[in-house]
Amino acid sequence: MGVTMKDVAALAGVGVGTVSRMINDVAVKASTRKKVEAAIKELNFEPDASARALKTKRSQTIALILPTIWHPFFSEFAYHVEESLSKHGYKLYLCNADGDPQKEYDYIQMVKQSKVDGIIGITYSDIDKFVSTNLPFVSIDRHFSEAVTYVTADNFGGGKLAAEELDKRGCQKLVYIGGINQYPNETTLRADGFEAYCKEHHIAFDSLKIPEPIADFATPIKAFFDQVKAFDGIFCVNDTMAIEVMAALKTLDKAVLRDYQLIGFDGTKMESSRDYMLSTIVQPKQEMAAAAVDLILKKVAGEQTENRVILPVTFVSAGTTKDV
Amino acid sequence: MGVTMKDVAALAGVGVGTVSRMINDVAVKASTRKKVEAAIKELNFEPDASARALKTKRSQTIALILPTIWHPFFSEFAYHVEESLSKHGYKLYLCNADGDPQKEYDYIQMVKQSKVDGIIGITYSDIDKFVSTNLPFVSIDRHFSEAVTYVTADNFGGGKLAAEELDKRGCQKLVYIGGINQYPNETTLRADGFEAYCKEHHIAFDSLKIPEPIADFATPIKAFFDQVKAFDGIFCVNDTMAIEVMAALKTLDKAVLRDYQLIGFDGTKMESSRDYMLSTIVQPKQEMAAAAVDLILKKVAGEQTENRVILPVTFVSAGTTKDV
DNA sequence: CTGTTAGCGCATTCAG
DNA sequence: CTGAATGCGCTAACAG
Repeated sequence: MGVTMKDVAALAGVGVGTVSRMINDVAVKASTRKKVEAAIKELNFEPDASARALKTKRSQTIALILPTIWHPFFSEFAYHVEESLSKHGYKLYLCNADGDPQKEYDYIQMVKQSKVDGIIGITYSDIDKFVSTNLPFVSIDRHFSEAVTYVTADNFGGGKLAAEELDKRGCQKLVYIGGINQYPNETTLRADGFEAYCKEHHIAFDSLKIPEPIADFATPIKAFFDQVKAFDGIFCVNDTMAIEVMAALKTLDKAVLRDYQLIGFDGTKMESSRDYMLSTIVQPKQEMAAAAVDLILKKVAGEQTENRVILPVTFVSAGTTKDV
Repeated sequence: MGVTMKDVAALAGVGVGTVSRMINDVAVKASTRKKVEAAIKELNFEPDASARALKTKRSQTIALILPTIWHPFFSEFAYHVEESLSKHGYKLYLCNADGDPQKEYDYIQMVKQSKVDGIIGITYSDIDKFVSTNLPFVSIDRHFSEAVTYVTADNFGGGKLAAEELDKRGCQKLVYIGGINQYPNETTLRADGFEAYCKEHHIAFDSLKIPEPIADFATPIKAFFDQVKAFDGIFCVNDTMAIEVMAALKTLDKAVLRDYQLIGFDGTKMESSRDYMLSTIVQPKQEMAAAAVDLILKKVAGEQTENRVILPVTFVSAGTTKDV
């Protein structure tokens, strides 16, 4: 603290420009490099990031905007984003938008204050109005328009896969349960894929789509199963919903595995070292994070990028589906 | 982007100093304030954070170092830290140290590059060697030395409370199960409090302390219950451990509530809107986060602070203890 | 109360 | 390849 390039230059007997060039890996003669390195070490010099940012207009920082980090899917995703960014020498600003468009907007303003070089966003509001084409932005799980690059898991394929796995395990009557949001949402593709498989293979199915936000899961779920009495396979839009469905069905004396099989979506784990909580379609969160980081850094560097990346999902059997 | 204070000053017909003073809420005459505000709006001016940081030596950023955000306790805590920081106009750098002292050290170096004003750390390695007294640092859940301020829940009181609640519910033979770490750890106070209550009230108890890191929970737990056959109340060092214990006991044909009551620690929820997963001693994470933010900002401002804050815990009955 | 000015620490010309 | 000089956008001290 307090020691600047000038001090280093003085001690090494060179100009400040030379020190700067060293720091930035620009060609420097070996002999002078030695001297400068020694001086840096002796003085314990640390380049000042603010000064550098002021000059270069780069802060080496990416903002991650998500609804809330307090959710296993997002926290796992954030973990991988930070990990990937860190490898590239970038830092991560964490932004909990809480579904509040104003908060999202506020964070986007930060980019203009040159605090961040780009934004990775998982957002369900109309953020695209604010992201101009010259602002590096990568959307996760949500397709805005051709101008906005996005990364997503193969939701449609995942829905199909869930139906197929249930079918393969002898289920005769399938059910889809999910929420439905006012904002267009890639997750509806999970239902589409599921239904497409059922139609294609002439499998009977029913769907329950609960309007979000959902305050009470139990009531609509029970009401639904009052209508649909016969069923032996359920696919839920995500793992959280699946757990709610299991709980609701238990009060109706229906036990998973004995009375029905169940597949969730996301592949949520409470912690990295623990198991999946149920059979589920796993999103490749680490790969999605890596892809998002890759894209955003390319954008920051001014390179052209593909405008969407769709990654494959996998099925993992973990306690709520039978062995095949 | 591109529009600076100079442009604003020119349009408003004032000096740059006046614009700066306005931005920083220093006394300005109402009439000139009007003009400047109009110019700011018209030009869509955003002050450049890097330039400001360069001058003031303040980045309005705090780093949160934790083992991994991919853990419900930490992600909930991080959520509240970000929320609290955001209210104070501060940004949050997220750092997953992964228990790697080198990574922790690297992040601490950032402070010297004047990228962050202070650090809030949940760390179980010997980070105190690096945090000099002039570096604003607040430790969570871990007491280093007199020089390091820390915030923690009342672990000892929580342990006592768990024993008391089990006692109150008629348990005769209690058991404590937790891990034990090579680094001294505030969590051992949970066991201490628990045991203190038992001794004080002449209640029989046994303890199992498994060396960390724990790869396999089931084996030591089963071995332990082979020895300790009679028990009707269990207190676990945290909720994760409690869930593992429940699973292990199920394979021994012991069912919670029927054969024993169980209390965890932390008050973990998977998401903010969901319920606790079991009866547990709840840490006041929001209050802890607020206290940590309060302390760190005081330190950044150069104010003196208390050197520790211990917050009370509460018991919540949620499915693994009987009604009293 | 306000305009002017001098740096903050660095990257980047431009000469040499 | 290197040293000197310029300015990034802003704040703070100074003089009015």
